[in-house]
Amino acid sequence: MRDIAGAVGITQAALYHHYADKQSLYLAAMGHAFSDKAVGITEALQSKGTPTERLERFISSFTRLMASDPDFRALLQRELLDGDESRLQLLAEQAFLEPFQAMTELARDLAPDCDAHLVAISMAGLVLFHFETAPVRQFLPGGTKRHNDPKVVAKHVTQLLSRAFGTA
Amino acid sequence: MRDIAGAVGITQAALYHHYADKQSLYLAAMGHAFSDKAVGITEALQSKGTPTERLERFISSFTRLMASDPDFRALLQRELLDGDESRLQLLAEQAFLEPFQAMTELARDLAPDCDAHLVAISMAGLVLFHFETAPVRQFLPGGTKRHNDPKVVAKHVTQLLSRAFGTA
DNA sequence: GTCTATAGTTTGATAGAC
DNA sequence: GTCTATCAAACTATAGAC
Repeated sequence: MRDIAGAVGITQAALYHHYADKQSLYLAAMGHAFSDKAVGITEALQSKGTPTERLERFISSFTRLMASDPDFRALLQRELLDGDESRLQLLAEQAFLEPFQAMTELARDLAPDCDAHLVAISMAGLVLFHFETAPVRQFLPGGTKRHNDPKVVAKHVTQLLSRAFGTA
Repeated sequence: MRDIAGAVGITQAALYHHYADKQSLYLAAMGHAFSDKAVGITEALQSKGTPTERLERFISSFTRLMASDPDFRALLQRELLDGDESRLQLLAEQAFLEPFQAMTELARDLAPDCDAHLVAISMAGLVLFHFETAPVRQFLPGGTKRHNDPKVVAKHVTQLLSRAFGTA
């Protein structure tokens, strides 16, 4: 609370005029961080084209988002790790639902014989895990700066999923 | 420190007789948590059989480990999120190196035309992300308890990777 | 709406007796 | 090797003046 107050140029006590307690401030900040982040993703998923084309646009869009905002990605993963039931429900309903629904629809078009829920999660996980492991991959064989390039990650993930499901 | 002391039945002061400070205790506990966890994984990867068979054994082994020890999985993901450079290097060298090397070798056999580092990371990410998202997936469409069953996850991931790379 | 001042807790770590 | 007692710092939150 002291750090935040200092960052916005007021004292800690003044912060309590705007938010009832630390939890309220955190929830408001989290809500702000997640607002509008999903729009670009959902648009890519609902764009016109073959399933493979939509997949490519989605992976590209999601990869760019994760690469461009490391703090947001860390916040997302921290919530998955530490968020209590009520906070995760809020997040699921207000932030994830729309893009995830579009992802399952793409999954159904892409792999009608597979469980769409599992495929949708797999698509997201393939992208996210590359960034999640970035700090440790530099110490593992084959890990280069190249592998943190969103274009390289997107190309790899798209190729993997196309091979698995694509008609191409 | 008070909680840990209480859990082992001594006072907080006595804890400082065994560990210099909180960080030392944490590192020792982490080292203990990670020791031997990789053995089963590496064995599965180095077993005899076709690449597809080794893939199936690896995914099965890794999925079972993640499902059987949620605290270990959370510790792993917390280190990826918060671990400083030196701690991640220690982890990479002492815990991840051996299984990861075996994973890249499998990746080379499985997909000679792909970047083995990226493929190895993808194999791990596909498994881990399903568990990482478990608490939020119950609020997303299509999410059922079935999707937290390690057998179901392993089958899905194996099938996805086999389709992408397998000769089958 | 912001300030100073402070209450009330919790935390990591130490001193010194046994 | 464990204890009691305590310190110093950091924390969330509140009281009350302006």
